[in-house]
Amino acid sequence: MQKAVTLPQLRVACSSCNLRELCLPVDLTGEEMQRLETLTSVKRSFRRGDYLYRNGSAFDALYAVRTGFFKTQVVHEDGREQVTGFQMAGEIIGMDAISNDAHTCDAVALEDSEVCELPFNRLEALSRELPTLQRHLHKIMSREIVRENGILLLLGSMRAEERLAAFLLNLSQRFAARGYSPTVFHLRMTRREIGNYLGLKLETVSRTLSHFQEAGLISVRNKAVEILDLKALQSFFGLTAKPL
Amino acid sequence: MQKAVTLPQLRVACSSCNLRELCLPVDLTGEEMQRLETLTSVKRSFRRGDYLYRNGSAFDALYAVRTGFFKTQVVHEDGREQVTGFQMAGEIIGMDAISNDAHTCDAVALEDSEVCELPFNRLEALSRELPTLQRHLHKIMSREIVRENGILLLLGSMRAEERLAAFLLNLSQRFAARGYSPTVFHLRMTRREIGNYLGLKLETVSRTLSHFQEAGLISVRNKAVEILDLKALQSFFGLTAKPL
DNA sequence: TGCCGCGTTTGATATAGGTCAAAAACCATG
DNA sequence: CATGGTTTTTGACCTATATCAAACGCGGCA
Repeated sequence: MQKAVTLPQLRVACSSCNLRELCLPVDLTGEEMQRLETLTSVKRSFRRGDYLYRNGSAFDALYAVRTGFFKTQVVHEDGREQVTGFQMAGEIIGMDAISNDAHTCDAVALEDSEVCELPFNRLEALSRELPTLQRHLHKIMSREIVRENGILLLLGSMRAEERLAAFLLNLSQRFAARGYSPTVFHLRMTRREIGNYLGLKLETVSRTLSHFQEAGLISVRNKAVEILDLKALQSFFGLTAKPL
Repeated sequence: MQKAVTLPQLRVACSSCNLRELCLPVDLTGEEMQRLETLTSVKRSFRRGDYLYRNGSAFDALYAVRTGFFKTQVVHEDGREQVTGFQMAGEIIGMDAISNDAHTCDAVALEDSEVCELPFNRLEALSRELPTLQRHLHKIMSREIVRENGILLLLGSMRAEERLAAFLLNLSQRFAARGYSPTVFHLRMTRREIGNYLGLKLETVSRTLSHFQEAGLISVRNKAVEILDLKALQSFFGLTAKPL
C-alpha cells in the first residue's frame, strides 16, 4: 500500500467547498459570500486509529469531517470509555471544547479520513458579521444537543433490539442524505464500538444482529449490512416494540 | 394557601439581576454594560406541574431559571418519556429548540418557579455587538453538550449504585455553587423521575438509596437527603466501584 | 501460501435490575 | 383531623443482558 504523503497544509475556502451544503448551508448574498472567503481552513489527513484530538487537548478549532469516519468518546477517570457518537462527512465535531477551552473527549478516525479545521476565533468573528452564519452555528450546536437527547432516550429506556434498530436506521438516513444507498452500507466500527455506544456488550450486538437476520429484517456479513425490510425495522423501534 | 396572582409581566434587566454571576457572568466594560441593559427580559411564574414549554412549541426564547426547579424530558412517539435533566436557579434551558425553531422536549416545573425569558433574536443581536457575550452564549451551549456526554457515560456504562452516587454528588455541587449546603438538601423530584433520568426503575432507586443509608453514606427520609460521607460517595462513583 | 491475531459468532450460565405486589408513609384537601 | 390519592419502601420472583468460554473466519503479513 502506498505510504501516506504528508501534504503541505492545504488551504480550502469554505465558500468553494463541495460539502458546503451539508456543512455550512447558509444562504448568503454575493457580498456576504465574499466574506465567507475569509474563512479558509486547513485540511488535515488521518490514518485509521489516529486521534484528531484527545481529552485535554487545547481548543482552537472545530472540525468538519470531509471524508472518512470518526468516533468520539468520553473517558472516565477509572478508564471506562463511552462512545458518544460516530461522525461522517459534513458533520462538525469539537463543540464540547468551547466550554473549557479544552477538549473533553477523544475523536478517533475509524478509517483514513480528512477534516477541515475551522479556527473558532475566526468563525466567531465572521459570525458577528454574518447573522445567517451566526444562526447556523447556533443550529449546529443545538442539533448536537438534540442528538444527544435522542441517545439518552435510547440508553435510558429502550431494549437492546430497539437500540440496534434505531442505530441502523440512523446510519441509513445519514448515508441517504449523502447520496449513498440507505439500505446497503459498510459499518466502519466494530461490534464492541457499537455496543459501547449503545450501552450493550459486543456479544449482545452480535446476537441481536443475528436475530434481525433470522427474522429477515437485515442481512449482515461482518461489516457489510443490507437492510431488507426498512419498514419492519422502523416499526420495531417505533410503536410496536415487540420482542422477535 | 394564597392564590397565585397573575403578575403584570415584570421586566428585568439582566445587567442588574443578582443571578447574573451564575447565569451570564460576562466581564463587561462600562460601555458594554450599557448595551446589556437592552437585554431586558420578561419574568414568568409557574406553579408546580406547569409546562414552561412542550415538544413542538414554537421557539423564540431561552429561559433562565430564577427560582425553583424544572425537569426537561423528551417524549418518544410511543409515549415513553426520558428525563434529560433537572434545572435549578441560574441555569439556562431551551437550547434544544434552536435547531428546528421548535422545542424538541418538555420543560416542567417541579415546584413553584420563576424564569426569565431571554428573547433569542435579541440575544443573538446583542452577542454580535458584544464578543464576550457571544463567547459566553457558546460556552453555555457547549456546557450543555458536555453535560449530556457525562450522562451518556452514566447510562452507558455505570451500575445503579454509581449512577445514584453521581446523581447525588452532582446535586450537592450545584447546591454548593448557589450557597446552599452541599450535604443537606431536599430532592424536588420523585423516585420515578430520578429513575427515569438515570435509566432505572423507581424501586431500584429506592432500594439503592436504602443501601446507601445502611452503609452510612447518606441519610434519606423521603425527599430529605443528608450526605454523611461525601468522600465515600465520591470514591464510589470514581475509581473504587465496588458493590456494597 | 500459510500463519497469526483480531473480530465475530454462538452457547451455557450468572446476575443486576426489572416486575409484580402489598403495606406503610406522606400530603393535600374538605 | 379524617380521608383518599400518591409516593415510597420492601419482599419475592423473573428476565434481559452480561459474563465466560470456545470455535470460527477474515485480513494482513512473512
